[in-house]
Amino acid sequence: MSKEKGYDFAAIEKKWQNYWDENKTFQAVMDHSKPKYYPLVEFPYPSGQGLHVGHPRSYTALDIVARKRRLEGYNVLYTMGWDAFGLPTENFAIKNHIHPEIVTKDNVAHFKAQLKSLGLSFDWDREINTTDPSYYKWTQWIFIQLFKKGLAYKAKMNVNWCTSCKCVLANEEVVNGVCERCGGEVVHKEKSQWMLKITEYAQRLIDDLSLVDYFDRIKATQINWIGRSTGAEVTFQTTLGDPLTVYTTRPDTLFGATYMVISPEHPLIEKWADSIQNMDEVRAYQAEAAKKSDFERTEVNKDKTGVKLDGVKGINPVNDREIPIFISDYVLVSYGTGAIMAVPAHDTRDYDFAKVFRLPIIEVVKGGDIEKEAFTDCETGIMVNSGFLDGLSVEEAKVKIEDWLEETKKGVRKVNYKLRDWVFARQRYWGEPIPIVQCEHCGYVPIPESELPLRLPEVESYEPTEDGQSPLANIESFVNTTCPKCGAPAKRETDTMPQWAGSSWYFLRYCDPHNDKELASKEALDYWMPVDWYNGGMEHTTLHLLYSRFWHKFLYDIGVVSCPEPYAKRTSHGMILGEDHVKMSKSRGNVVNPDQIVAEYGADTMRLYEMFMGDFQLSAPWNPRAVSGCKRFLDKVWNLQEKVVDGDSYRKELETPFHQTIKKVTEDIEALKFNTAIAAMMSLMNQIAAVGSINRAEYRDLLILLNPFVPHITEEIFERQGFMGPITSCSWVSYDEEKCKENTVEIAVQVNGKIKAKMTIPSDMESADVIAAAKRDEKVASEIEGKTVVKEIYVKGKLVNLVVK
RNA sequence: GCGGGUAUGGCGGAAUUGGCAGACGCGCCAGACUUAGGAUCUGGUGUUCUUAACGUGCAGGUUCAAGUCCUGUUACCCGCACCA
Repeated sequence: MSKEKGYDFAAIEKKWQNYWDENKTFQAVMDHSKPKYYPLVEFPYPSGQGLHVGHPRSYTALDIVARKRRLEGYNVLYTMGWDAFGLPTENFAIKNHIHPEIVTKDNVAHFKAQLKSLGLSFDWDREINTTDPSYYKWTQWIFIQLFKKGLAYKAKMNVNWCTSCKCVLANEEVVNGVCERCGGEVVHKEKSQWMLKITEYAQRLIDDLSLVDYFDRIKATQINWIGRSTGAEVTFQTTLGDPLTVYTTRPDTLFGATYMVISPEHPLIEKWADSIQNMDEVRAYQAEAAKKSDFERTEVNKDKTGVKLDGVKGINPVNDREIPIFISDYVLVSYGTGAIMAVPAHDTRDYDFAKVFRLPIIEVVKGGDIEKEAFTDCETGIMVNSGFLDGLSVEEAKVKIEDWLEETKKGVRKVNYKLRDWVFARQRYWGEPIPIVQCEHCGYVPIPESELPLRLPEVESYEPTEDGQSPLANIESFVNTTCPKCGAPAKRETDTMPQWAGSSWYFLRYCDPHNDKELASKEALDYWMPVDWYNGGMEHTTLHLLYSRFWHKFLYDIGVVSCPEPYAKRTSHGMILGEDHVKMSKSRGNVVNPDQIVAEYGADTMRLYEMFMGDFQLSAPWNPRAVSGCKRFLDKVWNLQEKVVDGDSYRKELETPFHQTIKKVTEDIEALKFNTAIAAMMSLMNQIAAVGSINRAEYRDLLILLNPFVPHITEEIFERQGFMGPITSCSWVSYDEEKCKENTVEIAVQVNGKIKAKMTIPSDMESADVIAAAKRDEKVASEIEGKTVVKEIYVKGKLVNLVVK
């Protein structure tokens, strides 16, 4: 039931949405006579809940950009699709005994209807769906190329295992020690997994950020995640004869190493098992560490624990001193060499450990108070107790010791990254099958490309198995095959790819979505790529955004694409919060349904409000009452139809406001400042209302200016007024810089920085004249009377300040 | 602990290079038109002891002039977190 009056938005919006569909208004066709523009928004996961009000914030923003660009004469590619593989669909399918394909189809239909109701200018002929075999054929194809280049490999390793999804997770998917998706407990498990060697691209993923225009915070987050550090690998001999290599960023403190620590999973422990006298204690500690969840293991301020290995010692290469070796879970097996030299005087963790185990603490950098705490400063300290390093600064010492290590072959300079290789397999049904066969004779063999796509088989049950295998493992007709190389009986890989696979290259498919010969034609890729402007959520910065940059770089290396980076520009929108200023969630009951807003106020109001509610980059709470303010504005625009007078140019009193507003809107859209662009148009509307009428030229331009924001109402009025339309085939309005200037300005007059008067002057008045006029002002004159003016300042068009004594 | 962000009226938020703090919208107050108003229109609306003073988380500083620059500090939000 609508309580709002005003124009009939429901009929108008339906009418124009049909018009755009029937006329394929937004169809993107390659046209070398026009400059191309490729704005991109993250395609959604079509969940059962339907569209969230957060989705349209991003979609509308780039829709505004896309519509403006078209009016400016660009050939625009703006598209939508579905990132439809994933666990929620699978879980829903299991629970309700419906095939995931059908669940996906229903969800997509619902999402699509919701998006269409918003009047977004997508080219729906290019719609893609990652679960479509004609799409995942190419996801599999890329995997095979990665395999051929040695970037996809299978390895037995310690992985994150979600106990609830019964599935492995990538490092990026473990959040606060629990599963990002379901919140289930994550434990470590030794498993043989397909991995992608993203680490091989770590340096380029950092370096090439200089080629792109991303928000600084996005770059910073990615650099931080990749986590580059420089230092040295140093090899310690041990009393059992096996060398033990450690990684350190502080080789300068080598003389201060008083013990060593290796991770509980370190392979040397097994090798040394017979020589270690307290092996029972060691095994007990290992078992304890393995049992701990990620959450427990990374708990902050946890007391240091460990076990000393009896029967083996390390030998410090710099002074041949024998030092004890411990195992402790504060050393991670997956970073560096899984072993460290401990310098308690200059590392807070080693310091804590040394205190617990009463180990010697030797100061080698002077400047702190190691009785109280570790001294970790690298800027000010001077080397002491360090033989040939004594007296040097930390920086000098680093260079000297690294040279020494390399000369004596006791160590090498080394760069390390926190980034890990990408665990690229999931033990679930609803994902892309990995197109690999395991043959007893030939090992892992990719299936021939002519057999792609390797389709998901029909199964009875999608339930993951208790033993950690994919449901596909139970389908004998799928598993049993022959080796593509030697023809012998062989078995298919039964794990599927993670959710992030399909989204790692989808922007390429949009360029040529129906191609069945290649993932996209070279011509289409060369024409449309790179994406000119990509907007999406901050939460994807270390997931999708990093993964897709990696895939794109790989495709660049093998000659599929011609640009080294996929996205020229990346921005992020803030979250839309509930009315109570916290994240919308079902349990809080603060979720706003976009359908309801569209039904009650119309898509144009919905679009306008989401763009007006605040700074696009920051989170903003939903205010149901403020929505009606946007509707009121549109009603005023509509009602202007009764106040139209003749006229083929701006009337004098509206000329400057029009030019100023056009300039502001034109610039603000580019700067993501939709809120102030809308404020400027509301302001212009108020000035028109004050005049009491609008002439045809003014109305026409106002409608074009508003069109990218509110496309339906503006097209309707345009048509009713008999302007040459539709607006989608018009040109963007232009402004004249000269005409943005006011003839007269009001300036403030200050005395000693305090405002005493205001005066209106011609904007081109000379400085001396302005100051003279200011002094003549009655109020000002009385303020300065009997005092000396020591300084006179005139800021053109702003203010006069007289400094008096 | 590390990295990033935010702080301005009753509310959402504006404010190039430092230059009239509070644009625009919501809400609120008053009036008009009305049988009616949760519609529409008009005017008003930072605070106070209103010839003026005080006001952008807090404390200092620089400057003729600071929301904006500098130093220190607090609170909240987001990401990472025993990465040697």
